[in-house]
Amino acid sequence: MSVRERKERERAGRERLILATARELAEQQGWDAVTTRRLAERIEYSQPVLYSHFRGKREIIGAVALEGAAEMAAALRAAAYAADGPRARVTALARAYLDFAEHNPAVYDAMFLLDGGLAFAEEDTPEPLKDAFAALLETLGEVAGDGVHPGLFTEVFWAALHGLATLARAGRLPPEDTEWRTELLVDRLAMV
Amino acid sequence: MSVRERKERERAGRERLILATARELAEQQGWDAVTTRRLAERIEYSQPVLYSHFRGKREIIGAVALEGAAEMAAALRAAAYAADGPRARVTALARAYLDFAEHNPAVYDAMFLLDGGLAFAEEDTPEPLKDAFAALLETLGEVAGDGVHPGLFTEVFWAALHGLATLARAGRLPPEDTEWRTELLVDRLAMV
DNA sequence: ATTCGACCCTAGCGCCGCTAGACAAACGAG
DNA sequence: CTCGTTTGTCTAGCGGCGCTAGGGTCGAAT
Repeated sequence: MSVRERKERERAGRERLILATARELAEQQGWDAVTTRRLAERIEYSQPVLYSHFRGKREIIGAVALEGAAEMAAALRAAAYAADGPRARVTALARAYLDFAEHNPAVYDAMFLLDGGLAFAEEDTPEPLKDAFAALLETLGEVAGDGVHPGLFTEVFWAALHGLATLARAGRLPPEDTEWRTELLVDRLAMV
Repeated sequence: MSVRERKERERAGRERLILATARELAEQQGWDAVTTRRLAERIEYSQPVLYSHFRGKREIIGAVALEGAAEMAAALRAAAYAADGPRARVTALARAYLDFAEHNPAVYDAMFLLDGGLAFAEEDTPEPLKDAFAALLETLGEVAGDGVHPGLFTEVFWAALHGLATLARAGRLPPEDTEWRTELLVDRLAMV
C-alpha cells in the first residue's frame, strides 16, 4: 500500500515540477518558447510524460492560470487589507492588480489572454477564478454607488484594469503615466 | 513604361487579395487557421508569393491591423458625428467601439492582441493607428474634466473599452449586461 | 522464480513558417 | 526575329511544432 502512496507522491511532485518549469520558461522567454519538447527536456523526461499529466499544452496553460488566480486573489486581499478606508482600499487594490500583471506577465497571459480551456462566467468556472473575482468584489462592492449592482460594477472596474494592464504591457500606452492613469480611474469609478 | 505600370497594378491588386483573403479566413476560422499554406491555396498562388509581398505572417497581420484601424477610426467618427451633445457623443462612441470589436473580432485581435510588429505610442507609430486614437480623442477630450489631460483621459477610457471588448469576447463577462456596463462606464468616466 | 502490469522512451505523423534553387515567361538589345 | 537577361513563380525541403502509437524495461505481486 505504501508503495502506491510513494508513487502518487512522486507523480504529484513531477506535476508540480512541470508547472513550475512551464511557468519559469514562460516568464523568461514567453509562452511561445514553451514547447512540449523544451519543457520535456527541462524536466528531464520525454515528451509523452507531459501527456500523462495533462491533455496537452492548453491544459498546462490552464493549470498555470489557476495557480496564478489563487496567487492574485491572495495579493489583492493582502493589499486591500493593509489599507484603511474604502478609497484607499480601492487604490491599493488597483495598484496590486496592475503590479501583479506587470511582474507576472506570463501568468497573467495564461489567465486572461491565452486559451487555457477554462470556463469563465459560468457555473462550472473553476474555484480559483471565481475566488479572484470575489477578491475584487469584496473591495469594489462597497464603492459601487447607490443603485448599482456590485457585480456589474466590479466587472466594469476589472475590465478597465485589464485594459490598462494589457495595453501597457503590449507597449500601447506610454509607460510613464501609469500611476496617474490608475488614480484617474479610481477617482472616477469609485463612489467614495 | 506602361508595361511596368500594368505590372505594378496587378501586383497591388494581388496584395489586396492577400489581405482580404487573410482577413476573411481569420474572421471565419480565427487567426490560427490563417497559415501561409492555406492562404496561398486560397489566393491560388504558391507560398513564396506571399513572401514577395510581406516579410512574413507577422507583417500580414500588421497590414490587416492597419486596414482595421482606418475602418475603426471612420466608424468612430461617424457614430460621434451622428450624436448630439457631448454625453450622447461619448455613449455613441463607446457603443461604436464595442460594436466594431464584436463584429470584427479577427481585425480587432490583429490590432490589439496579436503581434503585428507595429509600434505603438512612439513617434514612428503608423498613421492609421495614431488617427484611430485621434478619433477617440476628438470626442473624449471634451469630457475629460477640469485639470485632466485629455490624452491621459482618452487612454484610460480606451483601456476600459478595450478591457470590456476583450473580456466580453473571450467569454469572461456575461454577455447580457453589455449595454449596462457601457452606460455605467460612460456615466462615471465622462464629466458631462 | 515467474508472471504481469505500470511506466517511460523512441520514433514518427501531419502540420507549421520560411527559403533555396530550378525553371519558364517576358523583356530589351542587336 | 533572335538571343541573352531579367523577372517572376513554383517545387521541394529544412527545422520545429503538438501529439501519439507501439515496444521495451523494470519493479511488484503471486
